[in-house]
Amino acid sequence: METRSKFRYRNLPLLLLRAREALMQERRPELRARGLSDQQWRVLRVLRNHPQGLETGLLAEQAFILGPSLTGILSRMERAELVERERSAEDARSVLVRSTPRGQELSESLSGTIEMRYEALAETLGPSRLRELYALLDALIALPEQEAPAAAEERLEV
Amino acid sequence: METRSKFRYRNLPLLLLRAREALMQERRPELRARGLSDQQWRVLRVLRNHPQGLETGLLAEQAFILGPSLTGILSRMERAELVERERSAEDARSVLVRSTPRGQELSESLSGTIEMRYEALAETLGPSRLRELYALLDALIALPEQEAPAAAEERLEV
DNA sequence: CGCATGTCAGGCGAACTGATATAC
DNA sequence: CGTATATCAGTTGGCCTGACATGC
Repeated sequence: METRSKFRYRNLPLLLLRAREALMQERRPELRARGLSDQQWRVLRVLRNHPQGLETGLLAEQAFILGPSLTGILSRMERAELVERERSAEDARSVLVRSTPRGQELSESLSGTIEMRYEALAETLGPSRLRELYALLDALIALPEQEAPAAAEERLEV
Repeated sequence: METRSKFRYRNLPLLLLRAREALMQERRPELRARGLSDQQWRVLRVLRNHPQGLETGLLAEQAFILGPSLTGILSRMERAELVERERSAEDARSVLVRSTPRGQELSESLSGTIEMRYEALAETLGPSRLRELYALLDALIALPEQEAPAAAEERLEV
């Protein structure tokens, strides 16, 4: 007789991981063909919304990468001439990160097909279900802040 | 004049990653307190549904871990006496993985609080929205199979 | 013989913790 | 002075590709 109880709920973190991998599986070949890692692409994509440059701290926050990890990633991207770093004029503690023309070309050339995949997805799921997906993910992301109100910060636009 | 176009869609892989991290953030302390990595917990959780043992290949599939990675993970888990490996009697090529009593105790002690978090989540979102979330994630996971019907396999129960 | 299964070998980008320099 | 920002130093687990031993 088997006494071990099974889970009543399907493994949600695993499903989120697999869903992410399913999406990345489509675009990863295009990234790798351009020598980009997942994280590097995340950085480029964030920088796309900040042509004037972005502080390292904010970049880390929006790309969801820890500070020390980002330092290494930016070093490699700098070596590949995808981004450039410059000490801020106002606050010499912070560093502004900007994507180079080469970095811009790369992200430009990638965004086309990626945008197309979103269109296809919106068509497959239906626009309202895609919106629902976004809303549900937002709700999950908001969970920890509910439990630890002290850490509640201004919402990020990602 | 700024000519760079912004994305019309929010970064879905990033949101999936952040949603996963939001969930893991809650349970990771409990895992680490027991010396478990994320992947090790994924293995234990899968094995929980297979008390009689599971072949390495199937385990890799269900835990969503590549073969060579799983080999290393299982080695460490074996050293920690969380699982044991045994060559299959029917097919000497394959290896059966089983969780030890110690591994079972660990997963048993963890499943309680985790189950509670699912209950809380179901309450927060509402049961129907949680179901919708599962359905949407399944749809995303099914995407690559639609595009490459040759790789279509039997659906996994995860 | 070809095919399947699992492991080994090895390199690597990144996660993560803790300490440190610098500027506010 | 204390705080904030970014980087450094160093360890580690895991990803991943390619080769390999073994059994079907």
